[in-house]
Amino acid sequence: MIYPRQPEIGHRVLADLLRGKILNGDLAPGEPFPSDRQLQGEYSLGRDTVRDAVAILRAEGLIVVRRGKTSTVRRIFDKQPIDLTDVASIESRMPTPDERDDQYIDEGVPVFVVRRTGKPEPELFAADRWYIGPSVAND
Amino acid sequence: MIYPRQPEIGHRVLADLLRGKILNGDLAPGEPFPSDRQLQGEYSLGRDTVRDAVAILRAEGLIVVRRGKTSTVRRIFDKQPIDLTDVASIESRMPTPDERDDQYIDEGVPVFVVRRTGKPEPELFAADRWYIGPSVAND
DNA sequence: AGAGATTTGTACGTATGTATG
DNA sequence: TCATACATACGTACAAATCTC
Repeated sequence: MIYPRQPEIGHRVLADLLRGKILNGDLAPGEPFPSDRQLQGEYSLGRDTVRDAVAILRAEGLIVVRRGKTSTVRRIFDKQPIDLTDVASIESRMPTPDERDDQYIDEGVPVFVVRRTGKPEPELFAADRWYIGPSVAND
Repeated sequence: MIYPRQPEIGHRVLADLLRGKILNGDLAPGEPFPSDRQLQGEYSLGRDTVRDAVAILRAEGLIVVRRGKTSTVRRIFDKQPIDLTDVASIESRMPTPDERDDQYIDEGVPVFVVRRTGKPEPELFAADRWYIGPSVAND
């Protein structure tokens, strides 16, 4: 067999396993996340399998990856309440790469799109640092 | 050189190109999205390049992909306003795979996490079908 | 029903580039 | 300078779901 498989542990299974470690605190926020090479060795997996698994966690916003640097488990920030004065509507979606660059938004982090009466342009708020709270309309 | 590159059209560039076609309506919501093979042939790219580009658009929620089926540009739904009675806070994040399965949420779609006074369990709302309406501040 | 083509999914390998430490 | 780590990109093979004839 040219390409032996290990069906017991595909990239989704590996992602589940690593997500579990993050969610149960085994891998805590801010801590280093295993490198591709480590994961390949530890689980006897190929490059794609590890990279696909890591890509899942990135898209979920669970880890932060930067070229040349050790990846880390995403930190959890204290969220600030969005000022709700004159709010007309709020949607949420994934930002475009340009928006992420402009506002330094990490992978896997959605944005609130806030529209206010009288203002044509919506404002964007990265959802890992902002929330919609009760503090609301008065100030 | 064994593996010639085409830096002019890497997977990010291809993603930008295809995103542009979606956002300007050249590829309209509900319409078929080109297959991997088509993209490989049309732009003379390898599998990884095309797949990585497509993965970017999936994570952004711009296309809907299902095994064995032709991919499509994501449809845009009429969004319903979330009932804001007794709302304590609303956050947004990417759902876990389990949450996506449970509630039939597509890839690349964030969820609103709505907490209400007196209810310990938050409710989830897929952000492609729900929004936060104007009744926010008072009620 | 069935056969074959199409399309996406999974998974292996290799080579090289770029950023960091 | 060198090692490490992630990024990009080529290739191959086979599996699984879907669609067409």
